[in-house]
Amino acid sequence: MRSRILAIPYNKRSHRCGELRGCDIDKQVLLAGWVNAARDHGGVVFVDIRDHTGVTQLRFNPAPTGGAHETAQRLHNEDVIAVTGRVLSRGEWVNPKMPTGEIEVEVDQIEVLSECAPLPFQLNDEFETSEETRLRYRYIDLRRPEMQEVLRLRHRVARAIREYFHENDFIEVETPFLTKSTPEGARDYLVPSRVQPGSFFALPQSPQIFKQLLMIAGYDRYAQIVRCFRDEDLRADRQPEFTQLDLEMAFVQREDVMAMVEGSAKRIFKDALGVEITTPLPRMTEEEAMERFGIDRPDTRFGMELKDVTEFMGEVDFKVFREAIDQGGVVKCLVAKQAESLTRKITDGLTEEIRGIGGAGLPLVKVNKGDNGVTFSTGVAKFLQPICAKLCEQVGADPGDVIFFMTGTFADVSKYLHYLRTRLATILDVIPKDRWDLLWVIDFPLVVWDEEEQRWFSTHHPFTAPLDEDIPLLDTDPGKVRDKAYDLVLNGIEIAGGSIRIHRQDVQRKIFSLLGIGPEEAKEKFEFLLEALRFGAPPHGGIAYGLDRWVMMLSGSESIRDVIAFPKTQRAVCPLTGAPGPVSQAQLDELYLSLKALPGS
RNA sequence: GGGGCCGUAGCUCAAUUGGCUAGAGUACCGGACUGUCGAUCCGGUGGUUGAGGGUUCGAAUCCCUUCGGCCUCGCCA
Repeated sequence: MRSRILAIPYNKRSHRCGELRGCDIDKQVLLAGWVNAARDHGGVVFVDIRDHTGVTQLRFNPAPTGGAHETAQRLHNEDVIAVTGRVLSRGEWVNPKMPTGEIEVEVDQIEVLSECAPLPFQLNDEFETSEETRLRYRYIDLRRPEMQEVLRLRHRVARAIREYFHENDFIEVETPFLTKSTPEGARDYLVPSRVQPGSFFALPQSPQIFKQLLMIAGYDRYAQIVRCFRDEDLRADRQPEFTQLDLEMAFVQREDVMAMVEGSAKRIFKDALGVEITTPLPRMTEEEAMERFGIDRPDTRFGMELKDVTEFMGEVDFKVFREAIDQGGVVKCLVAKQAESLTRKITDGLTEEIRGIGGAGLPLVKVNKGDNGVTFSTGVAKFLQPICAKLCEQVGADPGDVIFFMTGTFADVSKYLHYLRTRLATILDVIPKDRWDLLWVIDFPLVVWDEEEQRWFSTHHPFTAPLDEDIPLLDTDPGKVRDKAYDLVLNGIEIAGGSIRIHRQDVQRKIFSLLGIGPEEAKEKFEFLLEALRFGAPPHGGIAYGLDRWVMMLSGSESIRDVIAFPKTQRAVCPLTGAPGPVSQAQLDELYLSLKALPGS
C-alpha cells in the first residue's frame, strides 16, 4: 500500500551529491539526482544518488518512514529522485573507494521526480557500448562521468582562452555564418537564399577574411571562439562543423604572434590540466621536418627518424633502388631499435598496410652480429651486404635492429615512412606517456605545384604572406618561395596554424594571379578584400586553433567525436536528430529549388 | 571514389567442419533476503542472426547484392 508522499522542494538542494563528508554528520540534507544503483536487501535498501559532482549512498530503513522504504524498493537506475534525510556516519561500513564513503544519508522522505524507462544501454557497463548506440542516445551517454569530465575540461580550455586573450587586450567580435563562398579550400556547405532566389550563402570554412577586415578596420586585436564548416569526408579528427579559436593581430611580425600563442598554450595547460610547459617552444622548418620525419607535423616524443641513404645505393646492385634513383627519387630508411619482437608476421602485415595506402613494398634487413662486425639477414640483405658496415654506421644501426627502406619520389617516401614510423612506435611501444611535445613548424613553401591540375596551389591559403627575402622568386621560381606561416604541433597533431597576411594589394593580386585566380574571379569572389587593402591596411597576422583537437589531445581521447557534445558520424549524419533530412515541397518551392533524381532511385 | 575491419536478445558477447529448440552475462518482469556499495540467490519474458537474393537435405556460418558503423588513402587552403 503506497503511502502519500509529500512533495520535496527539489529546487532547494542543501548539497550536491558528491559533497558530503564526515564533518557533515548529523546534518539534515536535501539531495536530488539520478539513481546510480539500488541494492534491496529486503530490509534495508541502499540507493546511490548521482549528479555531476559525484555519488552519495542513501539508506532506507523499513521502519515507519511514511512509505519511503516502499518507494525505494521500486526504484530503477536513472530514475530522478529528491530525498531529505540525516547524514550518518557509516561506522564500520565506511567505503574508502568513494569520496563520500565516510557517510550515508538516512532518508526520511523521497519523491520520484521522473521515472526512467528501461535503458537502451547501461551507463556503468563493464563493456563499452557501440558508438552508434551512444550517439543515438547521446543525452544518456553524456551522463557518464567520463563524458562529463571531457566536456568540463573543454569548458576549462575555452575559459582559459577567453580570459587570456581578454587580459591581452583582444576583443571578441562575431562574424557572419551566412556568408560568401571562398576560393580554393574545402567544399562549402551551402544555404539557399529565399529572398534572392537562385543565390546561395556559404557557411564559413573559417572567418579568415572577416578577421582581416577587422584589422583593416583598426580593432588591433581580435579573438573569437567560432564554429567553422567544411563539407569534406570525415576522419577520427575531423567533423563537418568544428570549433576554432580564431585570432588576428595588427602591426605584428611572426615572432609577436608566436609569443602570444605560446603564452596562451602555457595558460591552457595550466588551467585545464595543471601542467607547466616551458616556453619559448622549439621550432623546426618544414624542410627539416619533412627530411627527418617525413611529415610537416612531426611527433618528436620518440626517435626513429628517417635517414637519407640515397648516396650509398650507387655501390649496390639492386635494380629497385637503382631505377628509382635514376628517375630522380631517393632512398630513405628508418631503424627500429632492438626490434627482435618484429616477427615475420608483423612485418608482412606492415607491408600489406603500406600497400593499402599506395606503396609498392617494404624492403627490410635485420642487423646481426657477425664474425667481423655486423651482417644483414632476411629481406634485401643479399643486395645490401656489401655496404653493411658503412650503412649501419651512417644510420646508427646495431645488432638486434631492423632497418626498413623506402624508395621513390621524396613525397612518396616521406608519406610511407611517416606511416611506418608511427605504426612501429605503437607496435614497439616507444611513445613515452604523459609527455607534451609542443613545437612550431615554420617556413612552409608558399605554393605547391599540382600535377593533375597543372597549376599552383597555396600551401595554406591565398592570403599568406611570402618571406620578404623570397618575394623576388615569385616571378622566377615560385616553388622555392617560403611563407610567413607557422603551425603549432602537439605530439604529432597539428593543433593550430596561421600566418602573417598579405597587406598590400599589389602582392595580393600577384598571388591570385600565380594561383590562376584571374582578375574576373578575384573580383567576383573578393573584390571587397582587394578593395579593403587599398584603404589603409595595417600589417597583420593571426592564427586559428583547432579547439576540438586541443581537447581531444588534453583529454587523451582517440576521436574528436568524444569531445563534441553532439557530433556527426563518418557519413555526416546525426544519429540523434536524424539530420540531415528531407524538406517539404513547399519549402523547396519557396526557394525556387527542385531536386534532381537521387542516386539509387 | 579506393582499401580494410565490423554487424547475432535492449546492451556486451558466444555458437566446433555448414548439423540438435541460436546460448551466456547484463538489463527487464516475478520471488527471496536487514550492511550492501558492479549486492547476492531462485524463476521468467525476450531473436526477421542488419536487409534482400542464391547454393544446400540443412545457412548466423558459404556466394552475390545492398544498408549501416568504424579506421584509412584521395580530399580536407
